Amino acid sequence: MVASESPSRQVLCPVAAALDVVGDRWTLLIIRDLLRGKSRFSEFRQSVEGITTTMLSDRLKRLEAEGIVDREFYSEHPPRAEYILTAKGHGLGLVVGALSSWGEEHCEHDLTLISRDCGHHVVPVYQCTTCDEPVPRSSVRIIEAG
Amino acid sequence: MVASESPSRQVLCPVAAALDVVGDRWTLLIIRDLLRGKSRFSEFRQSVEGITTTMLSDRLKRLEAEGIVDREFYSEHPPRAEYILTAKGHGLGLVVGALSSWGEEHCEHDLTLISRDCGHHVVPVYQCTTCDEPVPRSSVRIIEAG
DNA sequence: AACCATCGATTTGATATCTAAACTTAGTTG
DNA sequence: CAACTAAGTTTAGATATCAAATCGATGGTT
Repeated sequence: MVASESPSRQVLCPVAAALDVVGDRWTLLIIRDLLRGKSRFSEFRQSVEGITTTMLSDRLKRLEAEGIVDREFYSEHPPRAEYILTAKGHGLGLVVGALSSWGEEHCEHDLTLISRDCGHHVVPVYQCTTCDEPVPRSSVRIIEAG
Repeated sequence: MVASESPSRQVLCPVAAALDVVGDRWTLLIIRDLLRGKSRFSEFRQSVEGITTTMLSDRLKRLEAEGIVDREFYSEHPPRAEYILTAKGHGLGLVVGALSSWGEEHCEHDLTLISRDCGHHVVPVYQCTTCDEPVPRSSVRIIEAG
């Protein structure tokens, strides 16, 4: 089940809440490709490894319903849409980046993360929003919000 | 299907490679709780929202097979194991953190990320491995590795 | 010794989800 | 006008997941 929790079951953890939306086999691959500038059904069909048209159609609908993409029609007859990431959708860039970084380190691959500015390799790290200092991964805790 | 791609299908993208391992409904929730210090079957059963024993048992096996957790027996008869994150498993902390951060911003929740050092709220950001400077999310690209 | 509880699962039958492949609709190209 | 493309939908069958019961080993209780 994706993005369709029963309203009775409260999800108090933001990780669980996020995974209710993107915690399946396909959603984050579609978002990866949206981040790479793809926008059309046929592009995702080609670039999302092994996805079926049924799944792609379904996931794009869910993403629109969640406010992660906007569907914009560039033709009315026949209906032809392109999918654009919203700000909420762009926020998932770091999730995809963190997966990419882990995949680079621990799996077989062919791609890598770079900065468009300096051209160097980048990695995700934690940063304190108050001190603006980097925080080592081992210091980070998930706690109940006050 | 998790963590069991056919050997014929090459996964060249590290995001896809990572999602082959952790791209399902439960794995990252188990890793979240391993990061919070839980280690036993019965603990995960209580803390992973809505997981069945079947799924938990299966996912722990996969995680061990992938080298993400070590299974250590603290009793031989009956066999009683606890599950400890490997270095590879700890590497998924930033994936969980990025999901948490996104969930905090965009979903209902009750928890938050803080630094154990300064006690402040932290977020994941990109950093250049060469310049040691933060890199804005919008500057980061996935490209073919040279 | 008989009974109950706990832990870490496995088994079973029902249900939900996903897949592959064919089909649809409307416009476009040769 | 036949073939092709884009963006899906439909259908039937395979696969994954679920809830609930069960299991085996041990420890505690009466």
